[in-house]
Amino acid sequence: MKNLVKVERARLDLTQAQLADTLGVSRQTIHAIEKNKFNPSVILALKMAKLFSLTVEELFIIDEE
Amino acid sequence: MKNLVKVERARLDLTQAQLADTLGVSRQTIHAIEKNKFNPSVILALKMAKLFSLTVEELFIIDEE
DNA sequence: TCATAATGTAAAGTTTTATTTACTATTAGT
DNA sequence: ACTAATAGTAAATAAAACTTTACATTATGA
Repeated sequence: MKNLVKVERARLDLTQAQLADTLGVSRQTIHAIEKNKFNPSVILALKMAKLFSLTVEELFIIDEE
Repeated sequence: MKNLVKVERARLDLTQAQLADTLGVSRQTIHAIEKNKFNPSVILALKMAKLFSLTVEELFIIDEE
């Protein structure tokens, strides 16, 4: 799975810390998601997608399987 | 948060066990999600939404905040 | 170049998702 | 009423998300 968090965050001109704050998670969580270290919860994914004005499907892309 | 898993599963006429199988998780996981015992991963949410021909946003609804 | 903000990384610890097993309750068919 | 399939529940465990702290690296700007 890949995601567009880093580019969307850049689009909004937010630092990892600012995004983390906005979403109520730690900066490390943002970093880990951007680096595909893990698979976030739906709630977090929904909040992120909403913030970026995208659907969850657009923001998080499952590659094959 | 609430979700439409139970009704969508009924629409496809699947048992919890069949759905679990299809998604590669345990029956208890399906049960827990239907009962809002927890907040699944995006990957699982994406797979479910795809199976039900819905978006993640349609299948999992965050109430308030 | 010096200072500072932002990002990368890593380890230890907590919390929550997910599995496994197992047993009970409910429903449907014969 | 009996049987079998399905669903509810619960507890113990494993695995993964997420937090906290801390420090190293890279970029930015005065």
